Amino acid sequence: MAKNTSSSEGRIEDAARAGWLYYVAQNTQDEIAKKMGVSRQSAQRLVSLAMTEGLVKIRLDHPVARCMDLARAMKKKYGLETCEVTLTDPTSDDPALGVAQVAAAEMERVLIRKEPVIMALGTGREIRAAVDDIPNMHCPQHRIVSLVGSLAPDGSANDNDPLNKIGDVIHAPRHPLSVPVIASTTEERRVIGSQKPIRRNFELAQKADVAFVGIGELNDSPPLLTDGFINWEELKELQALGAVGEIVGWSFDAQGKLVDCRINDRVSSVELTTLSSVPAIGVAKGANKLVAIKAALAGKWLSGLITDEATAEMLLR
Amino acid sequence: MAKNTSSSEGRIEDAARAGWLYYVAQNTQDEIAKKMGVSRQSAQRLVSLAMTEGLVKIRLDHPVARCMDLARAMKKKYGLETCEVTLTDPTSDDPALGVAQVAAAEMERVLIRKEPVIMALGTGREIRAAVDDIPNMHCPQHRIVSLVGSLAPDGSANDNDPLNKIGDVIHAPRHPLSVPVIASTTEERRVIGSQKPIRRNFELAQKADVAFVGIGELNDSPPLLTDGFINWEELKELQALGAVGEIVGWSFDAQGKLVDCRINDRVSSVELTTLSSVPAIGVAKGANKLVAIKAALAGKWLSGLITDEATAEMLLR
DNA sequence: CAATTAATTGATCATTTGCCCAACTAAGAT
DNA sequence: ATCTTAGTTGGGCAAATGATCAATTAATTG
Repeated sequence: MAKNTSSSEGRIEDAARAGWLYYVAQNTQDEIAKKMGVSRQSAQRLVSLAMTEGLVKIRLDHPVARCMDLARAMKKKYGLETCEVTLTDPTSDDPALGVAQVAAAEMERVLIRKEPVIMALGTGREIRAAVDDIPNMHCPQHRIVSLVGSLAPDGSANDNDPLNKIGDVIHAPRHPLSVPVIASTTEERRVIGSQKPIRRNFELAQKADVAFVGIGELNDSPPLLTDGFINWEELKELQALGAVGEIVGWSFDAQGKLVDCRINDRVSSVELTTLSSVPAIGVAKGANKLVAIKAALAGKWLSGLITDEATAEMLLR
Repeated sequence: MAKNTSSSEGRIEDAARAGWLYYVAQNTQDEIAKKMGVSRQSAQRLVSLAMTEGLVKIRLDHPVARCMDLARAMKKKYGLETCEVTLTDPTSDDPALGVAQVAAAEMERVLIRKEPVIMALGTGREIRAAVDDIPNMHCPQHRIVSLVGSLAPDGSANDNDPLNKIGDVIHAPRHPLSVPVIASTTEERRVIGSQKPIRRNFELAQKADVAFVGIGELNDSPPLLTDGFINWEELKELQALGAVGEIVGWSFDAQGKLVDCRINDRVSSVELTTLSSVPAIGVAKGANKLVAIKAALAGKWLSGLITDEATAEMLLR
């Protein structure tokens, strides 16, 4: 057996080998250790590495009837084009668990197409986790466009941007939006919106074949606040105006109507109204996001929803 | 939590739930037991059931460089359209381990297409195992056609036929070939070939967009013999004539030339020569199949090959 | 070349998992 | 009603696994 003393490249390869032997060939870690000429512990580390590096993807292929029933009911009640409901782990507080895997499968289904498609991506931990779950593909024919600025308030690029990650794994050209999520003033927002490359990005987004967006809740510690895009006073102002949720930065009230305020005037993301022609799939679950999801549905901002059992039940009540 | 006291339907659903909690949500079996209100052992059984029922599919997503190198070399040396090389487990004697998963992924890639395709299937444990690994899909637009008879020598239908299985899981119309693999006489073979429905099946197979075939070796206990299609004398005759391998029942020699003999005159499968217009993907690995694979490649019967590391290395020597 | 630091290894142990077996339960047969 | 039988349950145990930690090795710097 070839030796791979070190080199981080070879390490991943060894992890792939070990992971394969473990998950596909059902070897025990002792056997893997023997075959690969390493200690039992090293074998275990390699297997574990294969998992944490996302080399092994596990999917569960069963239409759990309950979930399908819920999905059907959701489609009917909210007039959704598509709806997917995954199982709920009642003790986990991971906001993306389950929905991320389903969203990833859905994205894969889109990306596997031969004809070029434009896929738009919004914000949220769920979207990021979904992207992390997409296997390596080769689809240079597609274009991935961001619906939302990728710059932090201090002007630094967000290296956690799902756009970069997906571009890497599927080898497709990406179209980032290199502006802050929320401009510091209305005037800056206007200037941003008038720039040529930004305009072109917006136009591309409008032509997107599908968009995947997270749904943010506007409770007392929304990502918008913790990421420093708005301050405490602005959050309170939004809440006072009835805002309960946001999609790509645009805040709306319980009826789904965009709130008319200073903050929404500074949002530099693609406008939700111009996205009406794009099928947008919302990805969100959890009791704390319930009102936000409800509002997004009421506002007809979504044509599809990926959520979980418990959330679907609450939404149907 | 809803109770599913028994009913085999609900049991599978419970298995799916348990499998999801285990593999996706990373729960321990104790936690699953608590959440589902069963004992730890029952939870273990459900998880294990989810696995044996094929509800969970594990795939390893990493281009192990060595395999890719081998695949490239294979394509070059044998003029193959496509070649996929999977890892080798040197201690496993499962003839399908690894190649089945890769073949399944390849089939899935074909079946996921929107436009209707015709997929032809040959024989072999590898093909059967690959089909078992395909997830549930909904593709009524495609047609699956068998290249080879599905009747045992005693006239009974082979319920292990990959055609039926794949038809079930992907919900596509199937076109079985309800004849024995090898007719008892040349005359019977002629009669079979003249029947309308059989002729139509043959024509469909000729129009197939892709064919997946196993490669049989003609050592001293080939499937053809153990399944009772030929007897010991006939096997010896084939071997005397230089036959080293077979594809869908047609035996060929080391140069890949069909051997001219009484047995080949009775094979009722679709003729290999008429398949020349169809891209045929061979699925086979292992030292004992080496000469057969070499012969099949020499005879240019294949446009693609799915094999494993060790076999590829031997083929390249 | 020595010395400091970072990374990797293998021994050890607690937890988790797979499996066997005896006890129990439910359904059907006598 | 009793017996039989098939199937399910949970206890117990051995194997497998994941994690910690001290020891060793490799790498880097002065």
